[in-house]
Order: sequence, then structure tokens, then C-alpha cells
Amino acid sequence: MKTGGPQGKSTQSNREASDDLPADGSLLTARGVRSRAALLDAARQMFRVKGYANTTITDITGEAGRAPGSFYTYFKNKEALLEQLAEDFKSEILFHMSALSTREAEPYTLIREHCAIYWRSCRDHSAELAAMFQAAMVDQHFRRRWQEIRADARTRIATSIISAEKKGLAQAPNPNPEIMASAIGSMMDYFCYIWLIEGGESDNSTLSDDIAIDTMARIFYRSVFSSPEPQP
Amino acid sequence: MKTGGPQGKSTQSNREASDDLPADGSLLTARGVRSRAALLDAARQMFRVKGYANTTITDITGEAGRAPGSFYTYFKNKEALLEQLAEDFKSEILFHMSALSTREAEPYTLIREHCAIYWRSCRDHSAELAAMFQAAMVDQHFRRRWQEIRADARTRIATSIISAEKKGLAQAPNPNPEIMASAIGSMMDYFCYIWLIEGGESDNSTLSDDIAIDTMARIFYRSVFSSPEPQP
Amino acid sequence: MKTGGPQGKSTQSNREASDDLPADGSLLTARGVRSRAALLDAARQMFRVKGYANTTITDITGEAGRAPGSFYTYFKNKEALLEQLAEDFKSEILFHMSALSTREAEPYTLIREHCAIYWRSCRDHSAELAAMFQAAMVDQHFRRRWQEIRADARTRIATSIISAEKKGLAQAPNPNPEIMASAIGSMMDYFCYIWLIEGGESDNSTLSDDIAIDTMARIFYRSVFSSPEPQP
Amino acid sequence: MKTGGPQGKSTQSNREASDDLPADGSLLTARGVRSRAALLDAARQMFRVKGYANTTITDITGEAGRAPGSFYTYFKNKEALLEQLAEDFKSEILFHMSALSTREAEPYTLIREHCAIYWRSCRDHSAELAAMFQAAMVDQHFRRRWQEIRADARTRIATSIISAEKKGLAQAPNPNPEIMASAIGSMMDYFCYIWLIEGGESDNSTLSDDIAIDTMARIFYRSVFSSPEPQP
DNA sequence: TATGAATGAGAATTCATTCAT
DNA sequence: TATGAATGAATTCTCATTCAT
Repeated sequence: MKTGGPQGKSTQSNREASDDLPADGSLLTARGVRSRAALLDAARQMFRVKGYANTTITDITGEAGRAPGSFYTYFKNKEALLEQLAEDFKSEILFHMSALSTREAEPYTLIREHCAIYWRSCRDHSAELAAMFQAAMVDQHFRRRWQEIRADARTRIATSIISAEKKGLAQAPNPNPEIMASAIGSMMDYFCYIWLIEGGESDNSTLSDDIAIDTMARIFYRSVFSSPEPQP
Repeated sequence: MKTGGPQGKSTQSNREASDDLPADGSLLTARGVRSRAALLDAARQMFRVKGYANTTITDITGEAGRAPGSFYTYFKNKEALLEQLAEDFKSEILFHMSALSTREAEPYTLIREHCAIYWRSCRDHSAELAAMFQAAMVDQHFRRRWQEIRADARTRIATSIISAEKKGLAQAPNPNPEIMASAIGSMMDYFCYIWLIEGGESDNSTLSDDIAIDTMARIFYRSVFSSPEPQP
Repeated sequence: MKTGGPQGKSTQSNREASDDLPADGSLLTARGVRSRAALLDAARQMFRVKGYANTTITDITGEAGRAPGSFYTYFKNKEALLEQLAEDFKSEILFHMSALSTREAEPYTLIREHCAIYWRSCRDHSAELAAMFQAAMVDQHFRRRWQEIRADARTRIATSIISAEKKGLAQAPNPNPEIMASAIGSMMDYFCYIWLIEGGESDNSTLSDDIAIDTMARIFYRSVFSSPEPQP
Repeated sequence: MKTGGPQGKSTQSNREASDDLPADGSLLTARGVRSRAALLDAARQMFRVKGYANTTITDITGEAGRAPGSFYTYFKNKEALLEQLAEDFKSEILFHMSALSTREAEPYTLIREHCAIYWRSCRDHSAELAAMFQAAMVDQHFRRRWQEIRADARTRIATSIISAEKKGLAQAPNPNPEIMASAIGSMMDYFCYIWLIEGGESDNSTLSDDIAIDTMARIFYRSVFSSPEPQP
């Protein structure tokens, strides 16, 4: 089993240093607030179109109609900006997810809802998804961040598996719910990436939200529960 | 009377042309074969350690104990080198997979074998997997290449689904086997990436080949077939 | 549903596009205007001293007292800079020449004026002349540019020949005024190059403007007209 | 008046050093003689097609079907090879020219013959002409070599002018036959270059030997002699 | 705050030349 | 002699980041 994984650009990974610049836009004038938002918007736009690695600071400021230097008024560097987006992305996805967990319902309904929330979050934050996914492969720091998001999802899935087993609804007992959850989570992550970021398996394919969610939900449900999912 | 005259910058006229350099190492002396292999090895090593994007030509030649310029004796650029690795990766994975398809066996056995072949291929070509995965997110060309590999896997999975339906072994009919196959393929791809390249979900986790393969196989099988998989 | 996805290497997609950078210095701040001019001056200086091909970007920025990267704030590459110089050179030479053509005067006077304008233009733009002459031999693009300048001159000369023939002032009819004009134009081009760029036929020869212009004018005139040119 | 002129690549101009390698192919085995000739041929071919500066050692050895290293068995570098070609070109042109000078004939006949010899020499040595012309603009050493060839031609032309004046056949006395000769020589050089190397003034023009020679001869003659040239 | 010019540290690439075989 | 792999210096170009205005 591997232990290392890609190490991230050595030159760029020193993002520990606490270098001022409040993470949120507090303490800014109205004008400043507007500029900061414009830059974040522009960045999301560019990340979607060119991907994270291929987007330069100049791309972002250009898209935002600002001068290159202005970027550094609001962010220490591209990583800091993504950190910002990642933070928002994470809280939002966690927020929606946590809303789910308290509810009582049929297992399939819950699972489908879980998948729906995830799909919609990714769809509405495709820029963040693209950027995180890509940055995680190249940068130590974002690998962790991405791991955190995945870890949360994994825990929920694992919980769902264990609970099914406890209720005697599960398939033949799984030796390792965590690994199972890892695989189901991987399916959801990459399936969303492929269809929401890359535009599908070939260059002009299309997929409705419903079918996408159904597909993920079925695989998730069937992998865990022994009785067939209810037919609509 | 002459008509041509000097043809303008050689730089410009060559850029389009198919710039020779036999893709395989044919036509090389023994020494050349050795150097070429050393560079490929070094590249794999670096791709594994630093990732594709973060690896420079100098990293590769340095690791191979060669001078920077020597790289270009064998490859046009980093992309060409990866193309080489990708080609080998693809043919090998296809080769092993195609060996499978002709065989007659229990569905679960076949599916487990499918997953085993995929897992082992990725394990034995982790550098290629890492590089392809990353390059596909950043480079048009390798997106296609990666799509090709995925497409092959997807077709096999879809075929398996359709065949199960025909035999009446499937779960409630899937409206869209292709999308289902896309999701199952995504699961396998990213699960392999996470565990073989990134070293698992957290930084020091471990996973035996058997469990990894079992996990993927169960999800695949259960997503398609209605009867439980045979217990070992 | 998204269709695009990250568009592959920015490097590759930009290469084709028309890479902005306004050809003139419009849109620049005062400081920018100064730097741009400094680079153009430095380039002219270096082209004169080392020739076009032997001048590197670093030579130019060094001479201008700027950092290498600054070059690219103003020009896409060395060719773009020369293009700029060429454009100015061309318009200026055409401008002066066109002023001439409308005037009514003795044939010899006109021809002498033609030669004088050409000589002085070349003298005042020796860097451009040197660079164009050399680049035209090595680069497709500048061959065309140079052809354009030559073509204009050739047309004027040919017109002058034809008009002389019509007026019955010409020598024995020339079968081909265009070819004649090509030869006369060649004489002027290379004569200017030799004396203005290379410093004459041997290494320390000298030539006054008057004699240079006289010489060209006489050859031009005598090649076309039958009566001797007026003695001063 | 300029004094310097382009200085040639500093790195490459140390061609003074007497570094073995007999200039001609003496002392070579039969095989060696063949290889040397193949390289010279290949070089001429490439100089014609790509120009001198754009031709690399590898181009030459490739065209000759030899390995790059073999080049250095016969020549110290590209300059040394051109030196060789230049030497041959020069002796041949001088040889043909000198054949001319001893003869007694009508002035126009002599001048036409002069132009014919020059045109044919250039036509039959277009590679050398192209290379010399281009190298002279970039390299100190070849500037001199080219000056030598030009100087010889210039002297002949000047002699012809002076002789015409002595015989009372000349136009209004030329204050400076040397400068006149420089201009006529320039005309011949560049006219030949344009039509024999660049393929004419535009990209598909054509010119018969006869018209080319006539054109040069008339300009030469008319610039010097007062009576019209004899009609054919 | 905003601007955009300036910087300079890399990275890729080319190619003349050397050298072991 | 011939080969072709190896070298490394030289060059172009990009872009994150700084800084004077």
C-alpha cells in the first residue's frame, strides 16, 4: 500500500504562515467588498472554464475587470482564494447534509436525499468542485481539505451501513463498512466530477438531475440493503 | 528559374510536422535503449512522488542521472513521454481485460475477476494512473486518452448489466445501463486512485488487495444482480 | 448540465489566438510609454551593432536597463518588435515618397528627389533597414513585409519608365519595365545597405549624402532616359 | 556614415584558430572523399532550401545520410564548411571573369558578357550565393570574404568606366568611378539574389536568363556610355 | 484601494560539439 | 572512419508577486 502520494509543489505549499488578510471580507469598505466578490466570482468562472491549474492570477483579475495587483489586496495568493471557496463549499455541503441526518424516513428515501443533496451541491458549486478536485491532486494542503470533505461524507455513509446492519436490513455483513463507504463516496465524487465538470463521458452527452441522482442512489442502496429499493 | 528560396524560420515550419522520434524505442542502440528506459523509469518515479504537473523535465533527467538535453533525444516533451506511458498502460489493461471477456463463469466470479484485474493493473502502474488522472484534468489531449480507457471499461460493465437483465438475473430494470456503468466505473477509478496513489483516505491507512477487490466487486455485483453474491 | 469542462492547457489554446498587446503604445501610462520607447530604442541600437539575428531579448532589455521579463509587457517576441519598427519604417518611407509623386518637375529632378528621399529614409532608419534586410532572408513573414516595401518602390520606378517612354524621352524601348525597375530598386536597396549599414565597401570608407544620392540618381536616370542629365 | 556594422556572433567568430583539417579533401581515403562530398552537397541543398542561418549541422548530416558526429571529421564547424564553398565560388567566379578581361570587343558586348558570366555563376552556385549573402550580414568573417568577391567585381566595373572615359565614350565625367562601380555591383548582386534565390519579386514570378542578363547589361552600359547600346 | 509596470526566478527547448564504442 | 548518445550552455518565455504612483 502506498503511503506518500503526490507531494505538492514545494515552492507553493507554505500556506501555513499566518499572513494577515482576514479570511472573510470583514473590515472592508463597500468598494472593497465589491472588488473581493468580483474576484471570487471571476475565479469561479475561470476555474470552471480552464480548470484550477491553468488559471492564472491575471486570468482572474482580467475576468473581474481589475488590475493584477488588486488581487493581493484581498488574497495572499491563488491558494488563499481557493481556500476561501473551499471553506464556503465545505460549510454549505455540511450544512445541507446535517439537515438530512436528523430526519426519520425510509432508508431509500434518505439515501436518495443524501445523493440529491450532494449532486445539487456539486452542481451549484461546480467551480469549487473542479478546483478542489484538481488542487487536491497537486497540493498537499488541498489534499487535506478535500479529505475532510470526503471524510464527512464517508462517515455518514458508514453510519448508514452500520445502522442497516443493526436493523438486520443489510446484505451479507460487510467486514469493513469504512472501506465500503470509501468506495461509495468515491463513486459519488467522481461521477459528479465527470458529469458536472467534464460534461459527461464523451463530449456531448447529457444527463438530467433525476437520472444522475437515481443512479447514485441505487448503487448506494443496493450495495448496502438486501431488499430491493421501492419502485416509484 | 528558382521558385522557392529560403523557407523562413525552421522553428515555425517544424512545429506542425509530426516530429519523428519513434514512439517505441526501436532504432536505438543498446545504450540508447538503456537511457530511454532510465528516463521512463525516472519519470514514473517522479510522477508517483510529485505528481505529473509538478514534475519538471529536469526532475526526470536528474532522477535518471542524465543531462537535461538528453531528454529530447527520446521524447519531444513531457506530454510525449506520458503518451508513451499511457499507451502501454492502455494496451496492458485492455489486454488483461479482454482475456477475461471470453471466459464462461459465475457472474460474481467474473465481476470479481474484472475488479481484480483492474486493481492489479492500477497497482502495478500507479505512476501511469496518477499521471493520467491528473493530466486528464488539465490537458485536452489526455482527457481524451483517459476517456478512451474509461470507455472500454464502461462498455464491459454495461454489457454485463444488459446480459444480466436478459437472463432475468438483474435487479429492477435499469433505465440506463450506460449511466449505471459510468457510475460503477467512476467508483473503481477513483477508489483505485485514492488507495493506490494517495495512500488511502487518511495519511497512513492500509488496505489489502483482497479487501479492495472484494469491496469493488460487491458494489458492482449488488448494483446489478438481484440475488446475493455467493459467500466465500 | 454542463458541457464544457476545463479546456486543456492554456498554453496550447492561447498560442493561436491574436495575442492582444496593442501594436502602438496606446493604453499605456506615461511610465509605460517611456519603457516601451526605451525598449524600441535599445532594440534599434542592438540591431545596428550586432544585427537582427544576433540580438537576443536579453541584449535588448539589458541595453534598455530593464529586466528580461519586462520585454513581454510590450511585445509578444522579437518578431513583434521588429514588426512594429517595420510598420513605422514602411509608413514613413511611403509617406515621403507619396509626397513626391504629385509634383511636376524635370525628370532628373524628380528622380534625384526620389533617390534622396530613399537614401535619407534609410539613413535615418538604419536599424530598421538592417533588421528588415536580414530578417527577410531568414523569416517568411518579414520576407513578405520587405517585398511590400520593395514593391511600392518598384511600382514608382516602373511608372517613371513607362511615362518616359510615352513622352518619347526613353532610351531604346525596354521590353520589360517591371524587370528594369526591379534591377534599379535592387541597386538602391543594396547600395544603401552597404554604405549605411556596413559602412561601405571596405572598413573605413566614407560617402557623403550628396555623392550617394547623385550616384543612384544618375544610374536610375541614365538607364531610362536618352538625353543626358542636366549638369549642375 | 556608419563605421561598425553588425559584429557577428561573438561566440562564433573565432574562426582564426588554425585547427588542422586540410581545407580541401586531400589525405582522405576514397570513402572519406565520398563522405566529404556528400556533406558539401547536402549543405548546398539545405542552404538553398532553408537558408544558411536556418540550416543546422543535423540538417546537413541528415540530408547527407550521415550521423551528426561525422560532420566534424571533415569540417570544424558550419563556418568552415561555408568557407570551403565560398573559396570554390570565389575562384570560379574570378576564373570566368578573368577569362573575359583579356578579350578585345565592343564595349556593350564586353559588358553583356560580364553580366552573363556573373548571372550564370550565381545561378549555378545559388547555394553559395544564398549562404554568402546571408552569412555576410551576420558574421564578421564572411563579411570580409564577400567584400573580397565584391571588390573584384567593383574593380572591373571601375576599370571599364575609366577606360570609357579615356576613350571619350563616357557620359558626363563621373566624379567617382569607384562609387559608381559600387552601385552597379550592388545592383547585380541583389538582382541576382532576388531572382535566383528568392524566386523573384513576388512568389511566382519567372525570368529567363536572357532577359535577366539584358537588364543588368543595359543598366550597366547606359550608366557609363553616352551612345546607345547597339540594337540586336 | 486601485493600478499596471517591473521584477526575476524558473521551466522548456535547441543545438553545436564531444566522445565512447 | 562512422556512429549516435550525451552534454550543457544559451535562449525564450511565463507568471506570481512587489511596488511606486
